[in-house]
Amino acid sequence: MSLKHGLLGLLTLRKSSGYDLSKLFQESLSFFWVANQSQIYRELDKMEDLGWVLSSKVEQDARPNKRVYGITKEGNKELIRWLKEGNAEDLAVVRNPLLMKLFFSGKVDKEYAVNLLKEYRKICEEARAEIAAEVAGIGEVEETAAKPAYWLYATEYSMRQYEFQIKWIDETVSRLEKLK
Amino acid sequence: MSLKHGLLGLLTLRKSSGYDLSKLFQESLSFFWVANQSQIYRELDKMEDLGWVLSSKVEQDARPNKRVYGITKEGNKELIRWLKEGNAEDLAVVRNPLLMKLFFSGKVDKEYAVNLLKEYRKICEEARAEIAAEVAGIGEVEETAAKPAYWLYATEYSMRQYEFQIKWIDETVSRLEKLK
DNA sequence: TGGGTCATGTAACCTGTTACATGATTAG
DNA sequence: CTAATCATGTAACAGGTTACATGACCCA
Repeated sequence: MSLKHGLLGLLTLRKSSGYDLSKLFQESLSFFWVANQSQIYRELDKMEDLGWVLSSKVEQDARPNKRVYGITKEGNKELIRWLKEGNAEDLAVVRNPLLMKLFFSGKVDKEYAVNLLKEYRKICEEARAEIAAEVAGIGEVEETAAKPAYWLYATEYSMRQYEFQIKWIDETVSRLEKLK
Repeated sequence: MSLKHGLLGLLTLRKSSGYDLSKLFQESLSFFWVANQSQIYRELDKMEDLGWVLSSKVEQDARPNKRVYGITKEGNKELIRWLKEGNAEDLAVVRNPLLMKLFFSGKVDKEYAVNLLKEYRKICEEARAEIAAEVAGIGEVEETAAKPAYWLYATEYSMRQYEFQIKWIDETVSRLEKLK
């Protein structure tokens, strides 16, 4: 249920086309949500049916015509409702393909598991560095009761997640490599 | 792509019905993969079309008849192929609904975010305790080059994930509560 | 001048969720 | 005795992925 609400959230900032939203997603939310471009179009369609957004066609000559979406009063209400709703269990659903593969790795030589972990480690490293750079680029962030820095808390989460994963990989790999 | 392969993995242990597999999933893999019962039936169907499993009808009188699945040679080959394939990027796709909600929480009073985090914390606590109990129940695990204890590495991951989340929640909540 | 990328989307497919059905057995 | 749970699934819908289409513009 989060993609629609993510789109609503972005649309509170400004009116946007599906294409814009796809970019915005990638720029601002991608370290905790990967949004598929074509899915965004479909979701916007449904959201219009629900009355959460309204679109208008904009003719362009150098580029394909586009459809620009704006959030409605209903959409705002729905966003607030979702934010206020307490549904922690739903949010806690896990699905970790890395662990799934690792779990069954007893069927193949351990080098395959080691390689996979090392590859994964690289990705974590890169992601961690990227987030760190982004945070550094922002500098000091002010936090007040009226405007907590939620963005910062989310990045803090991601940073630590990558760090714990890297540590776990290092330990697991060396554990595997020591085995005789 | 992991559900099918998880099912293949379980089917290397013993022949099972869809129902059995659903239980097995919940008992052994649920802390890193939530599998939906009805989805399992559909996947088994497709896996039979692919030639990865073979089913036979078993008539029962006290209970509904069932269909028991066994893994084929093709299925085994596919499982091995999947285990050997290096696809770390695919495994790294993130989607975190908790962070999505937190990110937009500036639209509502901060108490809602605090509540959500506290609820979520409870769930982490419970899950952590459950895994700890399970690990303790197993006792010493032997690890050899021929049989690394992958199960243990996966639980170790989950334990640490819950721990880091709990720590992050505590810090974030107190940060939020201090704001004036 | 030919191959990438920008800017816009559509169509088809695959994966996950929710709701329902049925008859037996167990718990309170 | 009645409600829950076991043991088996099916059907419909919602959400996510992959592949493709089109015309302009930009780089080598």
